[in-house]
Amino acid sequence: MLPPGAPKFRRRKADRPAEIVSAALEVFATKGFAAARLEDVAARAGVSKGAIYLYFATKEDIFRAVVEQAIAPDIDKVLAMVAAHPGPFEDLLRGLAGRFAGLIDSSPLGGVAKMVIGEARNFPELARVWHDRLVSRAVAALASAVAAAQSRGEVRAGDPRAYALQIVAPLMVGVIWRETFVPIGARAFDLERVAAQHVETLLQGLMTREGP
Amino acid sequence: MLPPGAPKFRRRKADRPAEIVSAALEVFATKGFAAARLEDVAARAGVSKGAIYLYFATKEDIFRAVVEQAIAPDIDKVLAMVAAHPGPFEDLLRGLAGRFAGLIDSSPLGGVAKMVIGEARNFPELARVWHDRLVSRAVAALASAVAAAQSRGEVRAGDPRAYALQIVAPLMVGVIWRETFVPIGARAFDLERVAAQHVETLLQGLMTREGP
Amino acid sequence: MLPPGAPKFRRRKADRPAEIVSAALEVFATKGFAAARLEDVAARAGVSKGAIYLYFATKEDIFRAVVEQAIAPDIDKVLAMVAAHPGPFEDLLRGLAGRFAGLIDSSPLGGVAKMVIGEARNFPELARVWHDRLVSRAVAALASAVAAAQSRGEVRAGDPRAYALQIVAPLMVGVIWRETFVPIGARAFDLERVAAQHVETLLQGLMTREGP
Amino acid sequence: MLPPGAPKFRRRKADRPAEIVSAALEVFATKGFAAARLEDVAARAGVSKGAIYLYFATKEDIFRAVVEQAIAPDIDKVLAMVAAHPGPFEDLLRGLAGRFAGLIDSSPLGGVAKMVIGEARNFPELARVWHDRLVSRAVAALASAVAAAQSRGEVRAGDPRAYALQIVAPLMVGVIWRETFVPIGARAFDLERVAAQHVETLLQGLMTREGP
DNA sequence: AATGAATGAGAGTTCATTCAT
DNA sequence: GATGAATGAACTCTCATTCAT
Repeated sequence: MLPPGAPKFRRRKADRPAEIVSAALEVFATKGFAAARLEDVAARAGVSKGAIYLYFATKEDIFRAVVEQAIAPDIDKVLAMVAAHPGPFEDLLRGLAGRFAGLIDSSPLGGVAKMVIGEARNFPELARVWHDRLVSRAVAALASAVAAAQSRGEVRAGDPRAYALQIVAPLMVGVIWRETFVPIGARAFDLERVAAQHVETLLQGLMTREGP
Repeated sequence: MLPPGAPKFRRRKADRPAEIVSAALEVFATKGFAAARLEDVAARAGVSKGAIYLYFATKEDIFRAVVEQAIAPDIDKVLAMVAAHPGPFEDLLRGLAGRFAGLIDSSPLGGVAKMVIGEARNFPELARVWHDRLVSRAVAALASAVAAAQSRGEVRAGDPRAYALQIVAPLMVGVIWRETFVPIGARAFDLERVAAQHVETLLQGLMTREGP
Repeated sequence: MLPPGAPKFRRRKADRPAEIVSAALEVFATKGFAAARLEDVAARAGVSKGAIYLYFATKEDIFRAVVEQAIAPDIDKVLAMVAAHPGPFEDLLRGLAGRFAGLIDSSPLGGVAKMVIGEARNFPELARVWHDRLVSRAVAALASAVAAAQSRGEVRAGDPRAYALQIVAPLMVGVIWRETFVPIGARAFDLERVAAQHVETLLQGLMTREGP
Repeated sequence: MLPPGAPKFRRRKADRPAEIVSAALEVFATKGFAAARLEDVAARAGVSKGAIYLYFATKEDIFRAVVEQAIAPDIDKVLAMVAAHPGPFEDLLRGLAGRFAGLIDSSPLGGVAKMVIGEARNFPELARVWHDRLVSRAVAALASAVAAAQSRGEVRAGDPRAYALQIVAPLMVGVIWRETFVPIGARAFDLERVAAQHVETLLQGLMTREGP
């Protein structure tokens, strides 16, 4: 089966789990959890089907690892981003706009998010991990930044959590759009420009000051 | 006219396909496409598994019908909503806010959207249908309303399509949140209040006029 | 795959479980539980692998059914046999000898017993069923018949349960011998003659009265 | 002579095969052949999975070795036991009774017997080894002792081989009982008492001399 | 000699789809 | 038209066996 002389074993135990998780991320993000075949994951990771089971007990286990791995690096980034702008709320918004789009492009967040949305009912635990460790923290951090800004008189009255939703939603939808509709030929959104325009809207409103 | 002894409430054949599609909607929205079992769809529709194949050629076919059925009534509603407010843009926004949240609760849009997002890569055709017939129309209608308002001097300069995204995103994310995280115990958003607050933000900006 | 015109479905739902259990009995008795392949069971039952799962949830479930089916008819026979000889103990022994060998030939007890012995540790529940419903009842019935005979002065003092073991053991071992060693060419025991000779031994002892 | 720092109790290579066979015996006796995992055998033997294949070509090979090893010491014991009592048959029986129960407890015969019974059809060769080297010799030795006793007028007429079966059966069944039913909570037989009582039965018959 | 990561054939199980009734 | 028993391909997971190290 193998070309003669090809190394059959690579003996890199320490690397394997990460390689498998990476491969799984790609396959899961493309096909969704249920439709993903472990054979494809194995092939993409350059290992045999059986090798997967040296590191993960079940397919669900791999899913868990994928979610964890996709989340971990981003938790800190998100929280750091908010913490980095204690000053005027405007600074925070501009900072977010500056970084968020880039962050979203460089991380697998989009694909994993799509996965979590699609499989939430079948694997509630994953939705829970995603929520507890990433999404709810991000919302809470933003909401409390909003509340602080409100108490400083910078932001109008209103539900801080809802404001948080309003702040992040366009980029969220932009990512989902990219994952869902761009592959079938829909016109993409330029997320960086959306982010910039969104910040201005938040700061100044949609409307002209003078009115028509 | 019915023979005596005939069951009083015998279902009419003509209803079968719609009943099957309704049942499929529930099952698909709950489990996702791949994990949904036609046996469950049949049971929920009160027909036999075999009967499904009298009306639909494949599972994918049912999926198509579900998407079509979920879309059809909403296309008109959305377009009509936009068309109903040719006047000041503020009226359109308030009109949207007033109706959108209710619309979202009363229609299966949320569940189907989750489904489409989750299965987009496996069934690009569905993403295409969803995009071409609903989402892109809605975005286009909103964007052109924005453009018109811009030309009337009501709305600030900027990409109208991006504005459309900003306008609808919080409710989209709210729905996804409801479908994804509320079932695992996350705190829900009150979509009506989010909608109302969002309109005010769009109209006045997030910030106080006076500054801190 | 099928010859043209061959009936694909036989539509005999009521018969299927019994057919599958019969087929499973043969395969399990031959190969043991773990080495038996459901594909073979299916083939022998004349159904597809999938059809098995219309009637049984797991392979273990089939095993359970096999044990139950093999036991059920014999429970009554054994108990009736003992109950049929309330009179002199000698009558009971001769009655047993007369019937037991025949019974053993006509029932799948041998094969199932071998199976239960081989899989007892892996499926303790089966050993329990086999013990509770068949073996322990048989032993108990015999032991109490022995005790009754002792109280009537017919049988010498001693542990009635051990006597029960002594009474049935040669035929048990004979059956195991048949299942284990005869297939590899070992000389068989004529169980009827063993039974007859065993009764005489029990009644008169092994030794001549006079001594050497 | 050992270099300083060398482990004091390093196992000698020569012991490896025997250690593996011992470990395999335990695992096979517990799980049966098919369900036994070589990984467990390796772990119990304190070697790596790969090391097993330095000494045995296949799993079946280990099974063979287990049977051989379990048989070897017992062949002699059994034959010696019979040979040790050329005199009155009664002496032989009492001798057997005295030793057999102890022998059975101290040797792995029980577990291996269960194994052989369970896997006889899948590995006829093992049944053959077991039969040819142990069981049939034991039966033959006993049968010829019986025949000799008959020719001396000590034992009643009858098939000597069947007498041999009668003599050993209760203890055989007792061992199987212990291996099969005691683990699931069944009441055990005291094999020593069974043996003693059995000898008396053989010598005197089951019945009182006088009759009821 | 010894290891243990890796393999891959094979098993149990599921379920969309078919079709005799 | 309607049924639901039956199919069989496909999937996850297991484990005896191999072989680079």
